[in-house]
Amino acid sequence: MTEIPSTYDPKVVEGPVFTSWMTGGYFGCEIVEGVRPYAVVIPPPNVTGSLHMGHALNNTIQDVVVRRQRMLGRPTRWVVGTDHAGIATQNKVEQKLAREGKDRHDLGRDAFVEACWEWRREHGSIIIEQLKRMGCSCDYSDEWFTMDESYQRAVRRVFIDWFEQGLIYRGKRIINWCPRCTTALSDIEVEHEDLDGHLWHIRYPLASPSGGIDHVVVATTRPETMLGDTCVAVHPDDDRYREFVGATVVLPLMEREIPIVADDYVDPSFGTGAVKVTPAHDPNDFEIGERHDCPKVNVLEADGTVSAQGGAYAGLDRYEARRRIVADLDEAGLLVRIDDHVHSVGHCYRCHTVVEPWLSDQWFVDMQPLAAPAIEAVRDGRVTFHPKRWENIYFHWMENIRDWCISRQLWWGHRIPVFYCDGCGWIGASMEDREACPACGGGVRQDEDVLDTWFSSQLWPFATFGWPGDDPRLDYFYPTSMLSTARDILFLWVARMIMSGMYCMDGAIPFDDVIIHPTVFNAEGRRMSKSLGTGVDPLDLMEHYGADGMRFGLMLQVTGAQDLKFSEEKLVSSRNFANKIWNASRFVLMNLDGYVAGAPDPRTVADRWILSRLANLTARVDEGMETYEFGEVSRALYDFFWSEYCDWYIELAKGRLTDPDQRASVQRVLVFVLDQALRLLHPFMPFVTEAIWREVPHLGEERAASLMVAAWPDAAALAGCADEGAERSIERLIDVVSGIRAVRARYQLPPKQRLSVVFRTVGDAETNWVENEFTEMSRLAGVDEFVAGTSAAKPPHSATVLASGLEVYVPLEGIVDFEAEAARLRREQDKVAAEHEKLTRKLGNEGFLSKAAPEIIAKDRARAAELAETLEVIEAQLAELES
RNA sequence: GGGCGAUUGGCGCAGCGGGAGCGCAGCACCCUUACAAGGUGAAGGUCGCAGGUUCAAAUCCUGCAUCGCCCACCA
Repeated sequence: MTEIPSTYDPKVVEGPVFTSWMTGGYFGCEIVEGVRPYAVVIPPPNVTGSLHMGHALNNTIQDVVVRRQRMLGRPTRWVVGTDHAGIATQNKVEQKLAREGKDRHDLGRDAFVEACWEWRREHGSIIIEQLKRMGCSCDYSDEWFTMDESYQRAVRRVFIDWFEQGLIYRGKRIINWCPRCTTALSDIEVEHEDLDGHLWHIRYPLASPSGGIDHVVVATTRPETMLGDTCVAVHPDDDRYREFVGATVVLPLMEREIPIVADDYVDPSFGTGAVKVTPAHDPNDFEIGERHDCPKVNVLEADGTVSAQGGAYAGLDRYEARRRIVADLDEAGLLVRIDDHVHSVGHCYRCHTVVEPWLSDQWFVDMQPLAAPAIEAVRDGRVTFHPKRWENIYFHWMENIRDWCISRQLWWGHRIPVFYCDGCGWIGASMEDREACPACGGGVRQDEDVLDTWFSSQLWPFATFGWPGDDPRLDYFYPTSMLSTARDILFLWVARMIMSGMYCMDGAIPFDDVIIHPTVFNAEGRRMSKSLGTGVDPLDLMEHYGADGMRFGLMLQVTGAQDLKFSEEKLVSSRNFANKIWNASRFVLMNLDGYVAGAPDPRTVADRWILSRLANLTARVDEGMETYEFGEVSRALYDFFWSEYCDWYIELAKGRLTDPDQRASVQRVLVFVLDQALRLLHPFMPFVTEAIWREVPHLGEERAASLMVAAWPDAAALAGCADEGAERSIERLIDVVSGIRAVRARYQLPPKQRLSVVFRTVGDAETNWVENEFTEMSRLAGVDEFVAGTSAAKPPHSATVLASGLEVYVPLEGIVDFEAEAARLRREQDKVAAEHEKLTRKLGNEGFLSKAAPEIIAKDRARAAELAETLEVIEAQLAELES
């Protein structure tokens, strides 16, 4: 075994281990009748994407959960695949064309769509390969894509069902328009940002001045929209304008007469109390226009330039038009004032261009009927969010849900399956493409638009099990068990999966648990972004720290908070931890000569202690995993392995391994605890644990070929190892050893300087305890000899260690600096006295004695007694030193 | 305008009703035959501020401050 290198090298280990998993076929999963499965669907990354920190975190979370479930013996399936990502992919392909000096219209629709497929073939597997690099145990044998043929049928099925039930309708509405992507967006695809803008006050002359007043002043943040104004609105109760309601103003620059109308929407206290109304470019104005029967003049083209309706400004870009209009108004003396004004401006979530509210024909889904059962499912706990507070955010959005604009003016995506007959006016949706009109037999044309990408992604938890076909996997794996995702797609994706899932699957929820993990920010607290250069590349991190180091480092940082300020230092610790595991294992493997497999046979208090700690760890890991407290679980694993198993148990084992009487038993405990710890660690650090585990001798039972499918430690069985007495005993011994080590450090005694110490005990029982238990520990303190007794005398020139109520004298012939020792004792005296006083006051408090729990009072009394004793000892020592 | 989260040693964070912890950095000593990506030890904090509840508050409540996020038809 000595050929195992002394440093863990992920580069050497990870590749072969992953290959062995693939060839072992552990990622797939068969249906096992009668056994409850565990299923997870991956949030499908965009085909255009490559792994970022959000993916790294999210997929580690899923893999940790999935690997544990697999080890628990449940048929486990983690569905993997990618999203066609309509706008994102179309943009990428258009950028590629642009580099060749072309745009999509040069190619035509069919060729462009083919180019998108080509892109997918070239780039679509990149992110899947990156997931493999991370060690994600997805079912790679059954990869899905949201444009797969069967997936297309699912999309079409849902569209048609909703269409036929009247949940999908077409309407001319104000929608959010991205002039760069030239498509409509849904409300939640718009990101609002407060920007410094202006409030332009513009004079609109009255057509017929009266009472000495010849104009009204309106205020606007978007002066260019005035080209499409079709009325001016004031509040009906506003005395300033009451007499002008019904009059007309002459729209400046356009020289069009438009009416002044009274409408409750207007807030008299804002601006001038008079609002210019542009029904085609503002949702509120649209409503006002409807109420007052005003025309809707669309003054913008799809690309954001002014349309022919914009008169002299036609053809100008919207911002150029704004500048010119403001200048022209100024010149005409109609610009009254410009105020600074901060307002919220919507941006496209894909290209960050400022979106325009724009009047156009679009398809919508009536969401309220779909939302009602989905609200109920969370309300009654069928679906549970972790952390739970996200449920309130879900409720708030769902209870105020608005109709969903699902049509996109793109070419890449699921084409809307609606056919129109221009001959007879027939309109219908259909599963199969239509050539002829079922009504008149004439030709039909298909709707030009495609569906919002999220319309297809919402079907992911059941379309990936073959729905709407009759795939046996659907019955078996749906509902899935858990969904883990980032909070920014709670509405875009999660809520819609619950709604469409319950609709399509007869009211059955798509998943039991939803994990909303924290968003990863960089050290400056800024969002990780490739374009801003504020991101960290997970591939680089894996290069430096290994996949296990990155995974564990991330998991250490997952708490219930909503943000995660990414700390690379945690990855350093985690990489070191992987190395620690490697070397501890190496130590065990190097000391197995003569090992005979078998269950552990605890002989010493240390044996019982480490088994008890293992039992405790296993229970904590189980509990933490059930509640998705990944940070807590990974910390527990780290602390156990490093601070207990390595720092103490292995150190103690070193001595016993050389003792022929003890060697066999200590080997068994070493091996057993290592084996169990590797199993517990495996979901978090799959590579290093797998590589080592294969070298660890089995315990006698039939052994799995891979740790991936080895049995998860049984907390209930281990519970029998719980041993409070052993734990207390070892805690005291650790206290004593640390105290003696502190003395060594204080006087800089080299390791070669062996010590001989004296214990003063309070009774024979304690004397016996010291004599029995300290022998094993003495090695770790560099102590060769010791004596214990109630009347043991303090040897001259010795330092005193006070630990867990024990008094230990460390003779330091001629080495002790008494001044320094006295000073140290005085400092300790202050500290102990302060604590003792605090505790004494507490114990003298009637309220405390009458109301606190008895065990708390008993504990405090014991502690106070111990402190009092310690004080006495310190005083005695000081008296001795100073006399 | 409404809601949510954060505020703990130099930095990053955990703890969330009964003796302030971890990692990193820094300090001292140590290449002790698993590991220097290591070991041992020492040092470092009136737990944002102000009230309140309680025998007891970093932990619960109220208010405030700072930072951040989300939602909202803020001309």
